[in-house]
Amino acid sequence: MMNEGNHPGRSRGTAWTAPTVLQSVATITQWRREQEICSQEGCAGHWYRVLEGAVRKCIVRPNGQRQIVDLLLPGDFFGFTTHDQHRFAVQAVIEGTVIACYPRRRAEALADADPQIAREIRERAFETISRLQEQLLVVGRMSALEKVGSFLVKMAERLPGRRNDGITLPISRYDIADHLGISVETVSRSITELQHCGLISLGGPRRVRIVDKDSLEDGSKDF
Amino acid sequence: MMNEGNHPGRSRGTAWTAPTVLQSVATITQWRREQEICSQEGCAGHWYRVLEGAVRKCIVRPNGQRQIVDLLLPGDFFGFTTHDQHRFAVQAVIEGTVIACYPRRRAEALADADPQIAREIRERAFETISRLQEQLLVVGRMSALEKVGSFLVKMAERLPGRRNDGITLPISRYDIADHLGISVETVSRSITELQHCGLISLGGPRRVRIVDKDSLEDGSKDF
DNA sequence: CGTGTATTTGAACCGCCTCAATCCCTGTGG
DNA sequence: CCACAGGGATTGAGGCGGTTCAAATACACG
Repeated sequence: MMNEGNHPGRSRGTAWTAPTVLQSVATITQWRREQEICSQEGCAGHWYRVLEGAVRKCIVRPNGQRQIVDLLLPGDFFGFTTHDQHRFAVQAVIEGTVIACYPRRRAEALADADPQIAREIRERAFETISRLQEQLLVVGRMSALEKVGSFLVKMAERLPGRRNDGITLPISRYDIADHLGISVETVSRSITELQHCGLISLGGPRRVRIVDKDSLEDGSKDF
Repeated sequence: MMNEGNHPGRSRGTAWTAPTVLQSVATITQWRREQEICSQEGCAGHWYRVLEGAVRKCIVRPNGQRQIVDLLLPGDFFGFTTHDQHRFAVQAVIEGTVIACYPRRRAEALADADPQIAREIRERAFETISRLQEQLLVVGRMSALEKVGSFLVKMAERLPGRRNDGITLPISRYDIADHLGISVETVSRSITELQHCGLISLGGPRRVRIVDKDSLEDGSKDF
C-alpha cells in the first residue's frame, strides 16, 4: 500500500541470537512497515526466519476480502513450501522487522552434508506444522468471542513478553479481523466484552493482559 | 463412539504403492470405521501415512463442539510433531482405512544415514505445511457458501478420482460442518444452493461433480 | 419390515456483518 | 500552542445470514 523504494537496509548482529547452524548461509535484512518481503523474487528459492518484529502472509481475493493465512513472530520460519509460494503476499507488519534469509539450495546442501542440520530443519518444519494446526483450532471456532479469546491466548503464548504483565499486540484490529475471518467491528466488540467479563484487561488498545486463560480457551464461560 | 475391540487387522501389499524409502521400517495396518488410531500410545513416537481410506484428526471441546483440524487422504502424512500430539484424537473415517506407521526413532536414524531420505521426509513435511495453509484459506472464508464451495474444490483436487466425472466424498455432512466450523444444516443448504446455481452437480449425497471451479473458489459469483 | 443414521427442509431467533458516526491518538504545519 | 488531518478503535442501528430446534425424508442394515 505504501511500498516504493524497495531496497531494505542491512544489519549485522541483531538482538536476536539465532540458535541455528544455518546462520552461516543467512542474509540478515531489515524491513519497514508494510514493506513487501521477497515477493518479487518468487520466494520459492529461499527459506526465511523472523528475528524481530512481525510478518503476515496474506492473500486478497477478487471480492476484495483479505485473508491473513499466517502471522509470523520472532523465531518463526516461513517459506517451507514444495512448489512456488503461489499467491501469497508476505509483508512486514511493524517498523524495523528483521528477517534472516537462507538460500534454499545452499541450505539443503548443508543438510545433505550434516545430519544434525537436516534434523534441525526438520524440527523447524514440524514447529511450523504445529503452529498452523493451532491456528486452525482458533479460526475453526464457531463464535467470534471464542475466536478472539483463543487468539489472544495464543498470542500471549507466542510473544516474548514473559511473566503475566501483559503483551503488546503487534497487529491492528483490522489484521486480527482478516486473520480470524470476522469483521473489524466484531473484533473490537469482542475484546471489549472479554474485558467487561474480566477475562482480560487492557492498558491501551494494543496492551492486553490475560486474566482467565482457561475460560478464554474453552469459550464455555457464562460470559 | 463405537470403538471397543481395538486391535486392527494387518495386511500386506495394499493397492497403494508407497513411493518412499521409509517403506523398510513401515508397519501397515488396516482400520475399521470410527476406530481410534494410535491414540493410546501417545502418537509422538511415530509418523504415519494414509495409504487408503480417510482419517480425521479432531478435538472435542468442553462445550461439546467438535473440531476437525485435519482431514487426511491417501498419500498424506501425519504425526509430524515437535512435542506430544497433545490433545488430538485420530480416527479412521471409512471402513478399511490403511495406514503406514513409521517408528520415529528408526526413521530418523535412516534420515541421518541417507541425505536422500532426509530430503524426502523434509519434502513430506513441506507438503503437510502446504495442505494446512490451503485449509486455513478455506476455513478462513467469511460466508458459508464460500467455505463449502472452496472445500469441495480442494477435495476434488486431493481425491484420486481423476477426470471430471466427479468425486465421492469420504466424509459426512457432519464432518464437513465440524471441519469448516459451521452447522450441519448450513452445510446441507449450501450444497443444495451451489447445485441450484449450477456450480456443482450431485449424483447422490456423496457424489459431487465440480462444474464451475473458478466461481466456487472466488465466491464472487452472483449466486 | 423396523431401526438407526444421514440428509434435507422449515421456522424462529440471535449473532455478526454492514453502514455510519464518533472518539482517540499521533504527527504535521501554521 | 493550537488547528487540522489521518489512521486506528470504538460504538450505534438495521438487516441478513447462520444457528438452533424441530420434523420430514431417504437410505443402509439386520
